Amino acid sequence: MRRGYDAGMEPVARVKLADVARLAGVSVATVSKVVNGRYGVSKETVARVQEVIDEVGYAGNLSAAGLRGQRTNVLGILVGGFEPFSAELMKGAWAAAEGSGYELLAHSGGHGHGWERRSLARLGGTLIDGAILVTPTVLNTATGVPVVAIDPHYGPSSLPTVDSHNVAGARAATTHLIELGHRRVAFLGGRHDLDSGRRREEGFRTAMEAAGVEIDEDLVVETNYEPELAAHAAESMLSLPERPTAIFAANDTTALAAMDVALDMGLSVPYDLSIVGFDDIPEAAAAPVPLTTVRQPLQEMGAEAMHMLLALVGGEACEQHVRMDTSLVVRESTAEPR
Amino acid sequence: MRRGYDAGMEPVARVKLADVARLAGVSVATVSKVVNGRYGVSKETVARVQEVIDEVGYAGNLSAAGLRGQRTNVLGILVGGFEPFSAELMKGAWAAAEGSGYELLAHSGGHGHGWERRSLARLGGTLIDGAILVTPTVLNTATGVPVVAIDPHYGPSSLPTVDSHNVAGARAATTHLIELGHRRVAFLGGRHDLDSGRRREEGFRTAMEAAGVEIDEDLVVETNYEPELAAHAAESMLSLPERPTAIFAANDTTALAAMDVALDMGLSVPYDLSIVGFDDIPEAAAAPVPLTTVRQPLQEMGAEAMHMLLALVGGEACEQHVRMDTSLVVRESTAEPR
DNA sequence: CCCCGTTGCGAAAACGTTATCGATAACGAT
DNA sequence: ATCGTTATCGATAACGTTTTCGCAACGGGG
Repeated sequence: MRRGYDAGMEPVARVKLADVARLAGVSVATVSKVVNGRYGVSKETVARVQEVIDEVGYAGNLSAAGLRGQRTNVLGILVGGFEPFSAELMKGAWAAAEGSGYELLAHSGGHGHGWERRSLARLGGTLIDGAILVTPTVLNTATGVPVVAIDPHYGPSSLPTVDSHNVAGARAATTHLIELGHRRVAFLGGRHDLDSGRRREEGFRTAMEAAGVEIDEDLVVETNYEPELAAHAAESMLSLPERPTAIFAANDTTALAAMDVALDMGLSVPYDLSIVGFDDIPEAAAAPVPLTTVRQPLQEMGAEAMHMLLALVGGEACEQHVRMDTSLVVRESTAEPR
Repeated sequence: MRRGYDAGMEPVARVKLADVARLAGVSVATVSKVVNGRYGVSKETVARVQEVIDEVGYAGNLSAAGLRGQRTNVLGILVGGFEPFSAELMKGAWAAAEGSGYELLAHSGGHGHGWERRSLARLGGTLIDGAILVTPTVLNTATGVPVVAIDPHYGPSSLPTVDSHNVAGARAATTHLIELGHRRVAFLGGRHDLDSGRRREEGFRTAMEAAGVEIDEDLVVETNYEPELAAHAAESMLSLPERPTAIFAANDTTALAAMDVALDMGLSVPYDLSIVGFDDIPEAAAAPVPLTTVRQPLQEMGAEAMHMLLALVGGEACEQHVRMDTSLVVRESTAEPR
C-alpha cells in the first residue's frame, strides 16, 4: 500500500500555551511560569496547570521559546556531516551530557567554506545555548554563544579546543612502517586548513627524516580527508612502475578507501601493501583487513568537549586547550614488505 | 590558561534581516523575498540585496523563520540518544539526504515513555518539515508533519515504517547455535514495546522448538536493550551451577555487555560461552572477540527512511512498510561447546 | 485621454513563546 | 480606618522572520 502524507489525516491542531491557559482558567503568562518553574505562582495554581499540561500532553514549542527567551537548555553539535568521525564524537558528547538537563541537537547544514559560521548564525542564541564545532573551516568564528572546537582550524585560535597529539601519533605510525622495513612509504594527507592535517604531515616527515628514509614527493598527496580523492590518489600511486610498499593515510576513511582500491587491484593487504590509518573509528576494526591505525579517543574527546561546554554555559571557566594522547593500534593491515 | 566565556568577549551583535534591509536601502519584506527567492523583486534589487547579504554574511535565524513560515527545509531525526544503533541510522539518513536541499537536525530529548511525542511537539511544524523516529515508544503518535518510523512500536501502526526481518534473523542466529551443538541457550530479550523485541524472541522460540531443544525459562530475560540490565542478567546466568553454553542477545550492545561479563569472569569466548548479537553495529566487529551477529543493513535502513520521508515532504506517496533482509555474520564469538 | 493590468515594493499582521511591569487582593501594623 | 508589604496573577510588548495585501508607478490598448 502506498499512501501520501495527507491521505486520510486530519490536520493535527498543535496544543499551545494558550490552550492550556484556557483549559486551566489562567493566563498564558501564568502557564509559562509554571512550565519554566518560575517563582510567583501559588501551589494550587501550579497543581491545576500541571494537571492540564499532563492531560493534554503539552510540550513547548522550541522555536518560539528560543526566539523570545534567553536560553533553551539545548546544546548543539555542529558538524559537516554525519560520518563515522563525527558520529563517534557525538556518542561521547551525548553520554557526557546525560543528566545535565540539556537536550542535544546535532546539526548538519551545508558543506563549503564557513558552514559552521552559517550553522552558528542560524541556531546560535535562539535555538542553542552553546555549541561544539567539529572540524570548523574558519579560524575565528564570531560567536554569540559559548563554543568549543574539536579538531580545530590551523592557526592560533581564541576558541577553547580539544584535539590529540597529532604529531606524535603520525610519527608513531610512520616509524611503525619504517621498522617493518618499508622504504617507499606514501602519505595521503588530510585537510590542510585543519591543525590535524598539518600536524600529521609534520609527524610523517619528521619520522621519515629521523630514520633517514627519503620521501618521494610524488607519494605525498592531499586528499582533504575525502575518500573519493584518496581512492583516486591511491589508484595512480599503485599503478606506478615502482609502487609504494606502504601507505600512511591521515585518517581512517581515506585509509579504508585506499584499502578498497588495493584489494580491487588484486593486491594483498598487508603483503603487497601495508596501510596505516588515523582515528580508530569502529569501521577500522571492521574492515575486510582490520586496519592498523593511530587511535584517538574520539568518544572521550567528545565527552571532554561537552564537559568544557557545560562549564562555559554554566558561567564557569574551562581549560583552553585539551590535547589527548594517541596510541598505535596494530592490526592486520601492516606487515614486512615482501 | 583557564577562561570563562565572557572574559574579553564583547557581545556579538547578530546581523538580522533589518540590518541587511537598512544597508541595502530596502524594506525587510524585500530582503526576505530575496533570501527565499520569492517572485516580485526586480533583478537590480535582488543583486543589490544579495551583495549586502554576502558582504555581512547574513544567515537567517532558524527559530524565527520556522515560527512564522510554513517550512524550514530542515528534516529531523528524533532519537532517544546518540548510541551506536542510532548513529548508524543517522549516517545512512544523512548520506541519503545529501543533495536534497534539506538540512538535518538530530535531536535527543529526554528518555522516558513518549520522548518522541515530546520531541515532535517541540520541533515539529516550526523547526522541522518532517522527521524520522528511531525506536518510538508509543504506537501512534499524532503528528503535524510527515513522519517515518524505524524499528517501530509493536502493534498495527498508521505510520510508514522501516525495519528488518526480525523473526528470520533471530531464527538464523538460534539455529546457528543449535547446529554448533548448543542445548542450553540463553536469550537476552529486547524492548518488549518494540516490534523488533517481540519478533526476535519469537524467532528464538520457534527455532528452539523446531529443533526440539527445550527452552529453560530461567535463561530467558528481558534487558530492554540496555547493556546494564544485560550485564546483570548475564552475571547471574553465568553463575548458575549449570550455566548456559551460549547466549543469543537481542541486540549487539547487550551482547557486548554479556561478553564483557563473561571475559571478566574468566570464561573463554567462544569456548566456554558462545555469544550471538543482533544489528551488526561497527562495534561488533571491533569487540575483543569479534562478535557473531545478525546483520541489519542499518545505514541502508536509515537511507530508505530518508527517501520515504523526502517523498512525503515532497507531497508524493511512499511505501507504507519496508522490511529489509538480515544475514548472519559469523565471526569468532561462536563455536561448538566443549 | 482614460482605464486597467502588471510590476515592484513596503507596511503591518501574524507565529508561540518569555519577560516586564502594573494591578489587585490579602493582611498585619499603625 | 489607613497605609505599606507581600503574594499572585494578567496585559502586553517584544523576539526575527514570512506572508498578505495595498499602493504607486508605469504602459499599452481602447
